[in-house]
Amino acid sequence: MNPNYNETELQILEAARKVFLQYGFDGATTQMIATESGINKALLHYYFRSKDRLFEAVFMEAFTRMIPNLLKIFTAEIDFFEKIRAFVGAYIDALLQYPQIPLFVLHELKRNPDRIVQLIKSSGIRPEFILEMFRGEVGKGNIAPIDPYHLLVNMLSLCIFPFAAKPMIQGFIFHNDEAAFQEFLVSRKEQVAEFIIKAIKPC
Amino acid sequence: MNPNYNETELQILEAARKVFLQYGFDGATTQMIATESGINKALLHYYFRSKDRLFEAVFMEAFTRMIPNLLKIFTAEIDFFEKIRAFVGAYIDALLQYPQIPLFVLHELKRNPDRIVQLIKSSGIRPEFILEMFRGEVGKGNIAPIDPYHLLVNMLSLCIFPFAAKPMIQGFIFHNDEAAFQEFLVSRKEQVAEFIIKAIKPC
DNA sequence: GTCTATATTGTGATAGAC
DNA sequence: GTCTATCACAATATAGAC
Repeated sequence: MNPNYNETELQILEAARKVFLQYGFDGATTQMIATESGINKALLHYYFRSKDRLFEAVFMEAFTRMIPNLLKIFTAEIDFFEKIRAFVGAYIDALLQYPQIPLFVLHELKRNPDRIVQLIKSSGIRPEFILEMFRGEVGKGNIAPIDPYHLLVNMLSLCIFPFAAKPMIQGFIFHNDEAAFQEFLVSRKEQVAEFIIKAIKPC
Repeated sequence: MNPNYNETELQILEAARKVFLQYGFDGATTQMIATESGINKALLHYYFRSKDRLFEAVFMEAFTRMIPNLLKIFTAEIDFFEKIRAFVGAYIDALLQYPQIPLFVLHELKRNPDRIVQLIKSSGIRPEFILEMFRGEVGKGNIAPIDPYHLLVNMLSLCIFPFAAKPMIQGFIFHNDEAAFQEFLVSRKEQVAEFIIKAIKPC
């Protein structure tokens, strides 16, 4: 991500990503990361000083990927329902690349809620913009009356939840058939978009 | 829960619930639980032998609450859309009582996926029944054609996700206004039900 | 920069007095 | 049953040789 990292640092970071995303901060050890990256603990501390700092690097990267690119899509000059389709497709595609991120980010945010204040400042995310746009569409009569807060959260829920609940859904509904679950996630790109559109289309 | 526990054991269990739900298995220590329950570590081991066993008791209880009572509601002799309303209302109400449970259960299931096999056997949950019923409704023309798997997961997503994503939603959308977020969750009982119904109603 | 060895602290668990 | 004291081990982190 940051091009200022050298070869070894990138190696450590990749291992840290793998281990932290799998086990979380509390479940991961510096030994695991050292082993995974083929070096030893001392070197890890030489480059990143502490487990905390290494974690911070991994978390920030994950958090960035977790935040959907709402603005870019919803400012485009296309039909509102096309915006929904574009957003849902792009976001689920993004999550398919890093399926562990949602549960990881949510768990770590809960473990350290103070972080959220810092993140809001630095992220520059403006949910207000999206909410205002939803209100505008309702006003124009393009969509049925709906509370914009719920619409936003519904969109996010339908996209993100299946990734966070993978162990449960895959186990109980797909009998641990990994491939079936994977295909299910892909098919959600279309299914979720149409579900939302039908729910808000004037009728 | 289990009436076979005596006074002290219940005291320890309540503390364990609090600490494990807050910090997860890896983030919690037996010392925290001992302090929280006003006794000491030794006594904790006297009653529960190990951290693992104590955790298991807490997890199983949480998992039970996490599983929605789908069957009871969906076998009732009422209109299909009323079933949706009844289920969403009851499930969100249940989660409002234990808002920490979703993220806790999902995280711990990921940490120990082997558990899922055991849980499926002992739970007696039959998602197949619900799926079959959804198919039946589609066949009868009561609802628009929709993949029953997606409908089931959509229902669960819309109910559960806001609880799991509390730190994020409360922080970014409600500017850390706890009361506003709480009210939002309550209003979802109605909002989510109507959202789903509109999405599947023939039009 | 990279290693081995070690310091230091914290954790789960037990022994043993009362 | 309940406590204090302690063991054995694992964790983060650093010192110091090369």
